[in-house]
This record gives sequence, structure tokens and C-alpha cells, in this order.
Amino acid sequence: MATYDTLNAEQYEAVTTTEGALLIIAGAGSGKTRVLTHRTAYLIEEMGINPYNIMAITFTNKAAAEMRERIDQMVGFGSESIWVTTFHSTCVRILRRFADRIGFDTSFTIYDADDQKQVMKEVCKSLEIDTKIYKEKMFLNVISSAKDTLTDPTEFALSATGDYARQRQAQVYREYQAVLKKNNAMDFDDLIMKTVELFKADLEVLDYYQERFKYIMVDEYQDTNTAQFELIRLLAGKYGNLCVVGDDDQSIYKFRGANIKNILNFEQYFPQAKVIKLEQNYRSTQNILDAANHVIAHNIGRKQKALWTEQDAGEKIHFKQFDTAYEEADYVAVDIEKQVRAGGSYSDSAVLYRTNAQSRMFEERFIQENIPYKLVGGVNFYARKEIKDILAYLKTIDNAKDDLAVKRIINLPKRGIGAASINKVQTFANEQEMSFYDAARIAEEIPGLGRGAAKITPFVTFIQTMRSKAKFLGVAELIRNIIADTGYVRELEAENTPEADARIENIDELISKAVSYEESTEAPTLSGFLEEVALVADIDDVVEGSDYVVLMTLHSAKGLEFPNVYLAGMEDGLFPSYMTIISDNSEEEMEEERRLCYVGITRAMKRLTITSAKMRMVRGETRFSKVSRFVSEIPMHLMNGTVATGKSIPKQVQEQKTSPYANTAKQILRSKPAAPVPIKVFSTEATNQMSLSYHEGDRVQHIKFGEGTVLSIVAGGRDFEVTVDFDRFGTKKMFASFAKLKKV
DNA sequence: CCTACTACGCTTTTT
DNA sequence: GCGTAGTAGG
Repeated sequence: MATYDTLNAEQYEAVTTTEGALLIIAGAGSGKTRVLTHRTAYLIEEMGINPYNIMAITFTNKAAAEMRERIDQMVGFGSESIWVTTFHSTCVRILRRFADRIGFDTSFTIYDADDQKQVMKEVCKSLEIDTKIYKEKMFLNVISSAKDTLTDPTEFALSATGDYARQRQAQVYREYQAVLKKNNAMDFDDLIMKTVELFKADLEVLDYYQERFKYIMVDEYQDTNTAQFELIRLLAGKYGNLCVVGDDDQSIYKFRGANIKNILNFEQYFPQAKVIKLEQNYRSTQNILDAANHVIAHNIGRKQKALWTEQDAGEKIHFKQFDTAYEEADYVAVDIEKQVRAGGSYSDSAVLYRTNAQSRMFEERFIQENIPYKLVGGVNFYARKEIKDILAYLKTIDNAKDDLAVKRIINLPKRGIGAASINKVQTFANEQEMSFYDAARIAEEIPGLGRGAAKITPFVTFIQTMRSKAKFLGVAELIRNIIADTGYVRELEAENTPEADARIENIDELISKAVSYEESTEAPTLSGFLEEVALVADIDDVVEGSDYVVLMTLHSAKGLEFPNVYLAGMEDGLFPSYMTIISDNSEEEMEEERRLCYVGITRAMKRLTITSAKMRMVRGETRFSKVSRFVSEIPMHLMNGTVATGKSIPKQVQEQKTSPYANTAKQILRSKPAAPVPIKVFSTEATNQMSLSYHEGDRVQHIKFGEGTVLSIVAGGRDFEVTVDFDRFGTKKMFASFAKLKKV
């Protein structure tokens, strides 16, 4: 049984207002997840609502998983029948069941950004568009925003009259959709748009889901786009019990179609709507909140609110300006060490920046200092070449309906099947109106293919063999079979480069992912695995009890909190970005950047450090910048700021930057940092040492320092502290989970 | 058909 | 500065 007396007055009201439309404006750190979970419990326990009729919808898998866990804890019986998912997986589930009612096969495939670009290339070619002038990406952006606003190709064309460029775009849009349809595929935006289309076209289906989801809750509502708004409006259309939670000040995804009007005009869409503001913050000190409040107050189009806390003023905000980005990273590294020595842990700290490119400097410095870190974001794991290759094999084995996947691997490894042969097969497939793979299966019958057919047949045989194996092998075992039979990993091993090693590591990680999928799923299937992977942005192996500094962009930081935060690279031109400053509607875009700054500041619980550099390398050229305008929006009296005196770059460091070890440093950067060892598993010192592959006195290999001898292994608070005497670098202490030492 | 070199692109990006 | 994609030449 849940208790509600720990809630404050506004939270309590939000929890107990169960009927009708409800807008909860939840400031940063005001306990909105708590409200949502308590509200769910309240609906079931106090209002007697069937859990089956409740839906909680979020944007990220991570947010959904977190909500699921907290709801499970609180609700107990029946909690598994509550629908807690992301927008996209909701739509996939609906479409997998009813997509045939809008002319799709329910086994449609989902195209990611990479696939979209591939399709767009085809489209541009067939429409004879010069991609040197009109970029594929531009068309994809245009199409994506059209879909975000539920504009179909016909409507788009209508709005394009008299504008040649837009007419051309309309043509591309139409053709792009035709190719997707032909491939029985949908892109991410289609998932939402087609579901709306389905609801509008088939009232029976709509009614079915309206009856199912009588109580709907939407998290991060400020990030919904027009299509998503329409989706939930339709779902809530019958019972009208719609509760949305958001913070207009944290809307940072306008560039992806988020429509801030959804939250600003909620009361117009739902005139009976009740509005509750949560302004008490339970996260940060008063100084941090004051800084955030002052910055965000510079925005005009927002709902008035001010965060307050019962906490003390706390530390002042630290501000430092450095000469170079290197000194900035150096300062942050040293400061983190200082915090840890003072009794903190690494996981208390996070470094936040505007662009992913900024992470490199910190990574290099952290490796040198032996600071364990975890990089969040960057290149999406599932978008990596080697992963997409293996997945293309799996897709082809599962059902070869995805032409793109088949074409990707038909000549990988090299089977002597070139562009000419592939084109002939494709042409034949188009003529016969069959899939590319089906055409390849009867390669002998394709006119003009000649000797090419003899090269295609073994490939088809291989897939057919794998297909029969797939019936009794698990996914992980199937992947192992694929890499063994194709020699994929063997080829990489032969390359013997750090890059190739990193790719092999990634493939191993995919296998682990498959293993954990099989373990965690009741009836694991190949299709099921592919489905899960298609809707996951990145593998998130946050190990409980692990200890590392987190590095990520401000965008990724939304929804998180850390005791000690560094906002790095606070420079005009970087943050706010140059693009924003020179933009045509600079005013509006500046407000979005400012909201991003607000998000950054409000991540900090106790300690906030803002840093900037006068000089920084951006895309190979040195750039000089002033301190970000956002810094001057923070009142001076809240800051404890100095401009660092021109300390020059230490010589040793300059040497290291161009040292022969630069390559190995690169290798570390390329592969994902090793998942830190969870401590709870080991209890005694004996098992500690047994769990490592080396012991005291062993010779070990370190990726940067080379070979050395292990002097001691000590079970430190959270990890094993290993002392190694390196042949060339002397004695170093390092954490076992981070140093990746290998016995030699 | 395969390889090696050049050229281009580049803010953020929950799916 | 870096990584991928496209193309010229073998």
C-alpha cells in the first residue's frame, strides 16, 4: 500500500486529480517521477482502476525502464499489465497488429537514419537530382519535419504551389515514401504518423485502444511534436483522462520537431484542464537555483515560475576561464581528484558540454590521470558499421524482406559480386515485382547475369543453411556461427590495427547483448531480438555500484542529477553555438540554447563549476572566444569566479600529445570504456584476486604504459587498486576495472 | 571487380 | 581533425 503523506500539497493534488485533463508543470528536480508513480498507485488502490487501463508514455527506453521499476515497486499486484513504454514502441506494437488495415504488411521493417540515407540516395538518383547542390540530408530533414506535423506528400505538394524548390521536395517526399512502401519499411517518424493515420482511418481500431487506455500519462510533455500530440489526443478522445507532465523551460528538442505550443497552449486544447505547478525543488542548493532562475528569466515565451528550496544557499558557483581547452580539461581532472580525495566518489561528478567533439580532451586527460569515466552518447552503438553488418545478416536470415540489408551483405565478405551484378538482380526483381532476395534465389533464371549467378548461389545457400540452423540455435549462437562461417572476425584480426580490435570488441558486446536478451526474455526469438534492437538507441550498461565520472552532452543530461557538475566550454560561439548567433531567427533559437543552459545548471545538486577557454581547436582550426553570454546572466554575487592566470601547457604534456603512444590512446577512445567491475559480487580478498586474471608478481600489459610487473592488488572501497611497476613509465597506481590490464 | 586515395561533412539527436 | 563515402586507376 502506497503512502501519500510524504507528498507536498501540490504533489498531493497532482496525484489525487485523476479525472479529466491535467497539466503538471514540473520544474527541474521537483519530484515529477515521484508524482507519476504515486498517481499510478493512487489510481489502482484508491480509485479501483484496473492496471490494464493505465498507460504511461515516455520518450526514452531509459526513462520507461526507470518508471517501470518504480511503478513495480510501488504497485505490486497487477503492475505488469500497466503499459509503460516509449512513443515509438507503443506505435510499433499497435502497427504490428493492425498495419494491414492501412496497406502495410504487419512484418514491416524499421529503417534507421543510415537506411534512410541509403533510400534517399536511390531516390535522388532516380529523380536525377544533383546531390552536390541539394543534399540528401536536407531532403530527409524536410521530410522528417513534414511527418512531425502530420503533413503527407499530397498535402505537402499542395502547400508547395508556386515554389519550385518545395515542389521538388514534394516530389522527393512522394518517391521516398513509395520506396519505403515497396520495401515494406517505415522510418521512425512513420511509426508515429502511420499510427495516427490508422486511428483516423479505422475507428474500430481507435475505439479498441481508447477503451484500453482509459487513463493516460505523458512524461516530458514539452518534447512532444505535433504528431505525438495528435496521437495522445486521439487516444484520450473518449475518456479524456489525460495527464501530461512537463517543463516548458526544459524544452530542448525543437530542432527535432518538438512543439512547445503543445504545453503553452494545453489549456486551449483542453479548456477544462486543471494546471498544477510544482516549484519546490528537492535537488539543488539555493545558489544553484538562483543562478538557473536568473538565466531562464531572460526568456520571454514561458510560463512564469520560480524554483525554490528549503536547502541552504550552499557553495557559490565556481567560474574559471582558461587560455586553452587543454588547461580546462586539466583543471577539471585535477578538481575531480581533489573531490575524491576529500571523500567523494567519481560517480558524484559529471562533465557536461554542448558538442560531442569536446569529450576527447577530457577523455585523454582522464586516461592520463587514471580517472574512471563513462562516455555517454557519441556514435550510436547500433549504428556502427560492424554491428549493422551482423544485424543485416540476422535480418536476412530472419526474413529477407529488407532489400537494403540483403544488399549490404551479399558481397561481404567479398564474394565477387559487384555493382553490375547487383543492379541486374535489382532490375529483375523490380520487373517481376519480387524482393531482391527472392530474385537472388533464382539467379540462374536472370537474363544477362551470366557467370554472376554462380557467385550468388553460394550466398543464397549459406543464408538458407543459416535459416534452418536458426530454428534450433539461440541468437548469440547464431551470431557466432555467422562470424565463424563468413570469417568476419578473422578478417578483422588479420588487420591487426587498434581500429579493428575495437570493432571486434563491439561484436563481442553484441553477442553479450544477445545472451542477455535470451536470458531476460521468456520466449526469445530472432525476430524479437531484432525488434528490441531496432528501437534501442544505445546499449546502456550502467553497472549498479560502479564508480565513474560521466561525460555527456547537455542534451543527454536531461532528467539526471549529480552532486558535482562541470559545465565546460561556456564560450560564445560554442554555447550558445555559432549557428544560433548568426541564425535568421536568432532570438527564438537563443531561447532554446538558454533552456539548454538552464537544464545544465539544474543538474547540479551541491556544486557547480562553469569553465571556458579563450582558445580552442574546432575542426582543425584555432578559435578564440569570449565567455558565454549566459555566464553574464548569472548575478555576480552567486559566483566565486576568477579568470585563471596564463599558466602555460606543461612540457611533458605537449610531448605526450605527439608521442608514439598517441595511437594507443586513440584505441582506448574508440572502444567503449570497460564496464567497471561490480563490487558487490566479491567479498573476500581471495576472491577479489581470483576474479582478476592476474595476481601480485605477474607481468601485465597496459594499453598505454606497456608491460610491467604487478606489485600489489588492494581491494579499495569500490574497486581493486592495482600498483604496477612499468618498465618504461615507473610505478603507477590504477583501478583494475578501468586500467584493462592483461596478463602476459 | 577490388584498392587506395581524395573529398566532404560537421550542433544538439531520446526513437 | 576525423571518419566515411565515392571514385579513379589498377
